[in-house]
Amino acid sequence: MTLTEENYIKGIYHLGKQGKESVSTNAVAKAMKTKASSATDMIKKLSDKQLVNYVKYQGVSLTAQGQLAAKNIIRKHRLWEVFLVEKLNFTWDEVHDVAEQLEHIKSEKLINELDAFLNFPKYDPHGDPIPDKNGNFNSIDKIILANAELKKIYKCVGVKDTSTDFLRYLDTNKIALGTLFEVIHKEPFDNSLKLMYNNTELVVSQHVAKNIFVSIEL
Amino acid sequence: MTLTEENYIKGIYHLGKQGKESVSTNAVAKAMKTKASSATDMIKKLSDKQLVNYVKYQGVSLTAQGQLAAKNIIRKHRLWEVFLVEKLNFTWDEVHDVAEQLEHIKSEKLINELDAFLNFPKYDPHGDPIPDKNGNFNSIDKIILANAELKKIYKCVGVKDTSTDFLRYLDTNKIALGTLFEVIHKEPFDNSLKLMYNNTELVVSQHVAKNIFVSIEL
DNA sequence: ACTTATTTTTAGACTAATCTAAAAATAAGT
DNA sequence: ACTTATTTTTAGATTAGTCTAAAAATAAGT
Ligand SMILES: [Mn+2]
Ligand SMILES: [Mn+2]
Ligand SMILES: [Mn+2]
Ligand SMILES: [Mn+2]
Repeated sequence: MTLTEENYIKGIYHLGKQGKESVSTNAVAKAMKTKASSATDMIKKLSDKQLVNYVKYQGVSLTAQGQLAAKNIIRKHRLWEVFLVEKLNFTWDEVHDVAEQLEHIKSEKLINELDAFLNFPKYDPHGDPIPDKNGNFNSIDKIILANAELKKIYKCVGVKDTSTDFLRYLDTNKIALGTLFEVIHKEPFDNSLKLMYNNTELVVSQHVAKNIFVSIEL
Repeated sequence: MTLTEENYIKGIYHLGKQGKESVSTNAVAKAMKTKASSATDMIKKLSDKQLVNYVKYQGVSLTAQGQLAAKNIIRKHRLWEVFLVEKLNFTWDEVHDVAEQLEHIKSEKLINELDAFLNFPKYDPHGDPIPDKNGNFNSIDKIILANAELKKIYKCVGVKDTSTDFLRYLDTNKIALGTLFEVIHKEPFDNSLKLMYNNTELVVSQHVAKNIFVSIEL
């Protein structure tokens, strides 16, 4: 598999439910930042290699083989992200671009030894689960903070938006994985939330509340 | 710089004395495992980018800029090799192919943090010096074991051939960086050497003796 | 110096991945 | 159902890197 093929497979995986859902050519093109004509060409190529199911004009989905390939790339991406944060003093907003490169390094031994070196982490710095070498991973029940109820305690377990801007916003407000929240007020006017955590109060917009994952309750 | 351009620059560096010496198109082609016509094309491209000095039919050498670029790639290659051996249980014969991939990862922070994480190593697992971020490195005085004198003690400080076959040969004979040798006999017939080290004797061929670097004396 | 051999460059073609523009298929609107 | 809009595919070009075959330059041999 070429680097580009790997990126398409990963893109299709993220677009549908683990790539099982059929996604449109346009959606793929947008995700890969190319044009629809380029996406069509690549989809054909991946279809020839039995990595995707493709019927003209009907969209693509990953085959079992394609799903495994995607999970393998994602496993590498997330393990490298853990490495960068845990061992090389990267912050969670700095890791993604480097992991995009490192995920394409080909060496079974490398990734398995890295996994062991990091003590077989189950989640990456953004709270996303890390597949094991067979593609299996825990998916914990989580909801977006925007849907949390008043007077209950929730734990921050992940972020939806992983942009630098958003992650830095969380940093400056001392919100991290593991932070315990209580929603003390929901403002009907703009759906903003008043949160209580670490003995401080903070009002966050709905936009923010939709991008924080919290555990189902505590 | 593309991955291929980086590999050519590195190749030219290794062929001449740090790339200062002019090397032939054929030599470059052979080192890159391509044809002379492909080498010519790439050399022209590198020349346009001011990375090499090139006059038609007269061979290539690296410019100051090209030398720095080469040393940067070699720095990355060797630091990754140290990482693989020190942290991920790779043996010295397993690291090269993976390092060939890792050396192309682009991130200043990554490589400088890796350097710090490894405690600023000065040599890689094969005894080759690691340039610092400015391209400076220690070159210790060394000779090939084949040129060592009788009755003197030498320390193994490097290997010339880094093939799996040779490195495994050294492993099975318990020869490693730091091993202290005494040459107790030189056989004039085939230039083989009888060595004494670790309280054992071993006869090595001239071929072997030409591929082990030892410190000037001790 | 002149012929032959070798090295190097050029010319033209191929593959992977991309693009623009045009054609074909599907979806939507009345 | 028929027209219009949107999506998707095809056709033809482009760029990076490679190749083979032919031409040009350099090196060697007498
Ligand atoms: Mn990421
Ligand atoms: Mn992540
Ligand atoms: Mn190496
Ligand atoms: Mn090395």
